[in-house]
Amino acid sequence: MDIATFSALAEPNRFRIVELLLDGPLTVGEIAEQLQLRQPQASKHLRVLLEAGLVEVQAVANRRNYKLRLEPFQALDAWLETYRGVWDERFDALESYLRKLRTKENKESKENKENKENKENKESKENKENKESKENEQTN
Amino acid sequence: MDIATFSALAEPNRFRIVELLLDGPLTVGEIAEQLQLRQPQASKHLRVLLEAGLVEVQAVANRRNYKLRLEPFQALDAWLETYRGVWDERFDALESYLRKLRTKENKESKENKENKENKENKESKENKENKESKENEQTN
DNA sequence: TTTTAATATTCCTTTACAAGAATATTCCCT
DNA sequence: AGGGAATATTCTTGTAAAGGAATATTAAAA
Repeated sequence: MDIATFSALAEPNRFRIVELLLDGPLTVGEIAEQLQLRQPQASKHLRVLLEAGLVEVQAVANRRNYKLRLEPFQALDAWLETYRGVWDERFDALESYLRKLRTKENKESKENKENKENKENKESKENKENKESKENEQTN
Repeated sequence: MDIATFSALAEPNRFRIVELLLDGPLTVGEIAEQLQLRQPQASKHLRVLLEAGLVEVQAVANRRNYKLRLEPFQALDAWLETYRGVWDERFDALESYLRKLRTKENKESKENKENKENKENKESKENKENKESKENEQTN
């Protein structure tokens, strides 16, 4: 797994660029406009994405068409794959069951790809606060 | 998709910690030793991983047992899932075919999970150099 | 050939973050 | 109670990275 992929995606605007390019190749100007960025910043972010191998360019006269590259996402997927086996072995049964259920569901119905990105901003908030509380203690 | 996951994994030592925890829960001292880190740096990295929700702690007397959390990896997987559909639609047929082949292969043989992480450090090097060359031009 | 549009690059400033070193905290043990 | 082990926190410092503004580059068009 190439860590540069994570660095590239860790920046909010670059992440948005990647998600934007999901709908197809775009020009620097189009990206800058849609994301309310100044053109130089858009160019700079695209440069980082380019060097990380996440996008590729095609020069058409004045314009530059940026599009997503497949390989880094494949690599990410492959990396996650090595984790799945471990989950099946070590994590508790419910989680594993739910995981398999979701995967299977995705295999069967590839049509409804819309109701999937809107159930996210509610997680990993519990870890922000429990620094001051001392739960999950365990005496032995 | 929570971008904090990417930030957390973008740091080399933290990435190594995560991969290390793949083999099971570990103590701060064990992590520091195995990765040749000083204890404070290990603690600090683990704090970041904790706040990003990638790991959880269980205090046992003096020690702290850190273990991976399932959810961020599931979220990452779900995020990638939204991309797979697009690949099938837009990317060229060969890539798509190879992708499906690999996924299917992983579904069938879950036994050989070892020969998978040693074929990586050869990619995304071609994007480092072609900044000075002006290939992929295209006149219209 | 000058102008104009699209994009890239440079310079500057500010901010975030990682390592190092020292210190604080917490808990067990005697 | 006191000492020592495991871990967390603080402080400092160096460095990378991001945005803003200005400027350079490139190609088409007039």
